[in-house]
Amino acid sequence: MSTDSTRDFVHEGYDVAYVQEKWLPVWDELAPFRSGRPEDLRPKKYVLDMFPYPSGDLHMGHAEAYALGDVIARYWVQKGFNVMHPMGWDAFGLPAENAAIKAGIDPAIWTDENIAVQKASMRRYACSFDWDRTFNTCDPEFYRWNQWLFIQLFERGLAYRKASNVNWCPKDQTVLANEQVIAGLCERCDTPVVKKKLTQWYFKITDYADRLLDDMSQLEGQWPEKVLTMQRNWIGRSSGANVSFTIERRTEPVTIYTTRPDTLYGATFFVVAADSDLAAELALGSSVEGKFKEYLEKIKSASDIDRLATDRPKSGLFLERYAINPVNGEKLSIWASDYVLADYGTGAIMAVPAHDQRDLDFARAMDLPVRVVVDTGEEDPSVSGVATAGNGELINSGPLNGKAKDEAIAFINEQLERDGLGKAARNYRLRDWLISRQRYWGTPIPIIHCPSCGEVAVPLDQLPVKLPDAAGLDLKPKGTSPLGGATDWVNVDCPKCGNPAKRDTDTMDTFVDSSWYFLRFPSSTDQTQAFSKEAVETWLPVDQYVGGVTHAILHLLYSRFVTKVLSDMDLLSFNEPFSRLLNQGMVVMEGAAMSKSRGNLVRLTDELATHGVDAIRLSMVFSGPPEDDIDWKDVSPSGSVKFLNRAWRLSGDITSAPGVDFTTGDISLRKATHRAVHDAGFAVESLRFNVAIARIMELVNAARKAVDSGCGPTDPAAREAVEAVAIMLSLVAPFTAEEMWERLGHQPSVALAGWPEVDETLLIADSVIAVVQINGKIKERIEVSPLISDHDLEIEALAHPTIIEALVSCGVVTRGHPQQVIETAPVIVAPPLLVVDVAGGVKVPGVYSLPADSRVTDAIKAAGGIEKGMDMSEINLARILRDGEQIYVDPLVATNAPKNTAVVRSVKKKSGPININRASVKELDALPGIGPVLAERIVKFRKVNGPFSLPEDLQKVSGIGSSKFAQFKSKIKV
RNA sequence: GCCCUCGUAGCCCAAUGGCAGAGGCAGAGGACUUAAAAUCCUCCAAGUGUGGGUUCGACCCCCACCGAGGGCACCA
Repeated sequence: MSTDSTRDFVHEGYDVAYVQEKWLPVWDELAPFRSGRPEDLRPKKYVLDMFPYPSGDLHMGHAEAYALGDVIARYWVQKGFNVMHPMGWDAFGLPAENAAIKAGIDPAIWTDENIAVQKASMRRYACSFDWDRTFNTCDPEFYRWNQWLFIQLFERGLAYRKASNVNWCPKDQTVLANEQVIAGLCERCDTPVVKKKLTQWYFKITDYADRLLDDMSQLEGQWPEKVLTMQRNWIGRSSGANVSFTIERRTEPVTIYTTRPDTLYGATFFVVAADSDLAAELALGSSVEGKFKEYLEKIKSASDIDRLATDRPKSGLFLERYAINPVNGEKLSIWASDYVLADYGTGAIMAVPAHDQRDLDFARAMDLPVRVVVDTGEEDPSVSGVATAGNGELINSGPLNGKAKDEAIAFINEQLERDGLGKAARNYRLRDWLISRQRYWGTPIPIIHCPSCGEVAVPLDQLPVKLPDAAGLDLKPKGTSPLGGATDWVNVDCPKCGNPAKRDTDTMDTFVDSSWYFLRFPSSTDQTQAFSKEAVETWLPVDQYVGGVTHAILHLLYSRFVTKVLSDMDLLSFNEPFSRLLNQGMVVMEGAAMSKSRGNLVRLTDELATHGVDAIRLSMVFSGPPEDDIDWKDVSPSGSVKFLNRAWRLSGDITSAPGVDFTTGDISLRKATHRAVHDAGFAVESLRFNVAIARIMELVNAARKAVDSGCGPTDPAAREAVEAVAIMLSLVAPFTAEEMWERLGHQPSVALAGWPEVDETLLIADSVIAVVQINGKIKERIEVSPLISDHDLEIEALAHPTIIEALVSCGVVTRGHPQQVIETAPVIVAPPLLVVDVAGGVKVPGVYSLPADSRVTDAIKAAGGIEKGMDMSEINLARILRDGEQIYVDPLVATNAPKNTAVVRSVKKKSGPININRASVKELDALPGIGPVLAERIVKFRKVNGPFSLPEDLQKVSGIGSSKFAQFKSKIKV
């Protein structure tokens, strides 16, 4: 076939270009990744890659993300799961519209063309997507359900319109959500964002703030900690109190929010946000009104970027009005300033300069008094210029004097509530989600504005409200929606009263589309509903979500919100959409993000043409932990090519027939194979794909050696090894793997071959190196069977003169015969006796020791079973302990402990003998022959009858045998 | 300023508190070759950022510092 490219690829290997062409049609035919239909009995897995925006062809970032998602999806298919791994397009958005304006192409056509390009590239990249379920969000069949979702929220009061100061991007000529403003700049085009007072549509995500925060405990350990932290920061819950202050010459009091109600006596002035209605009202008609307007103009012209400079000097204006401190009746001067935000809390604060840095800065700038009310022992803030926020004793605070911070907060909250002056309150940084946009290429908001009925939802049977044709519309950004220009489209009759009315001309933020798209895949062709509840019950929640950390807040928070709303509507039975999240890193070049302007852009198509699909996929997966950035300068695709060739050559060397009985094969190669399959599988499940690849490479090396100079190519074990390589390799290098599978005499597709069954008896090594440590220092290494008994191992160890010598030098008396040392050793009081490692693990006298490959359940059994009432649901009883893994079984650990640590954890050994008059139940329990029950009885006895006078008393009280007692007599004292 | 994560051979990275090295890249030598490429074999290298602590034993746990990266940043 491709003779031209042969020169580039064939180095005693296979023709990559040819093989890539060869298998695609075969796979199209077999469709190995079509997910099961309702009657499928296999357990399900829903693996989802974040769907892309269709601008241009795929790039290196896509290549990494899809390679990673593919490993997971293909692995679960091999493991016999019914895997749904769908793909679609997030197809609405500004780039299409901007391209339309620039080149005059209909956004729909531009989008469709890009989707076609990307889809073809995904096929060539051998992504294991189930194409039967695909959709894109600009299809009316999708966005009608987007409109349906909007109406559901609207009818529940969760979608509403309000006028407020919003973020406005002057370049894109549209509003932005808070989440789309990064450091004062438009997320998309880096233009400084300005504030504009507009009436916009919002989703009431703040109603769900507590649940969005609290439900994160379900995600702990399953989502990157980083993302959870970012979401917590973003929601920004704080607790404090609302306190109402009387304002002179005003009938209504003003409520302020504070996190430090304990410092109420330290308030020395009062500040209102300069851009709030309250400030304008207070200034109205006063002598400072002129100055106030001037000040307001000045701060409005300051951009958000200026505002973000935290070291900016404080500015403000005295309004010549006063507030009355409710706790002591003091008159506080009222100031207007831009350091108080109008839309957080109530837009007004009490200022406590001694204990709040911002207030202190303002007080120093305006020469206002500072009163310390919490004595932290630090320097006086009015002198040091540093506010003290720490704990201390309350002073100058009337009834609060002498109390500690927490105590004072509780006390004052109670008092305020009793006197009707305030009460404990919570606040959030999170704002409602602004979802309307003044652009064309998005989902029309399905609302009709009627002069007499107000906002009326479009009846569900009239959905979708389709976008008017772009032709003939002026799409250029001009601050109002282009849809307003479609006169025929805008003017409709009110669905309620039938009188002339107008459609809402805004479109929805595209994050609305992606906030529920994962619910659509299970029933993507359903024309009667957004999603089939039954199908969603089958597939959701998503078992593994893969995508960039750039969506840590926006998309993931919105998706969680919408899921909770739908769950409240009883349309879903779960309240978190994504059980497990993997954030892949970025592909960078020499430490910097790739970009055309930087001149460090690596083009995916070039890389694929040079090295082939498999080598690029392998390089992406092998380069390091998936969440780390990949620096392409550190990546060696040609190294991947070499490895793939090595693996491929093996498949041609095997001379046995398919179906041969592996159990008769060479035992040492079989052990290597089963160890590799076991470890690689474990690594994939732990998302440590780079480690999984390393295990496959090891097996390739072992197989090569075995074929060349070991058991030879005819041995069944050689076939077993190479077949295992092909199957494992199919997760990352599908073309190579398929080619190998064929050369091994099998029918396609290797993707469906099934993950090799691990024979656990083959996981036990022939022999292990036991490391003998004395006082923690390695003294000797001896090769022994992993099945050796403790006793025999001790004898082996003591046969070495170096060991005897080391024991003598640390105070162990030898009496000529090694065996006698064993008997005397436990009596030595010097804590480290003889610590013998087995196969990298440890055996310590007094700790349960189990044979190699025991499971957690065996450990619990050895320790006498499980206490009543223990919650075992979080404990993986089937987990195999590593050879000689040192474990400590603690049946007294309470429920709710983190996974796998409730009963099994590393030994923390106490040094020296235990004082039985002070020992806890746990410490006594650890002694041989004393279980938890007995330990408890001993402690109770001690409480009733006073301390033991001799160690021997313990034996009498507990009634244990003297031989048992002798075992730990040396480890206790009084 | 606050919070989080990470510092292991020249490089990318492994290592349940128990032999510091699994794998790869780069490098050196050898076999094959007229030669080169490719292939195969062998070898090379750090004592885990620094200083303390806990432990019989620390890359791993704790504290401080240094360095890198990320998040938040007038949210009262």
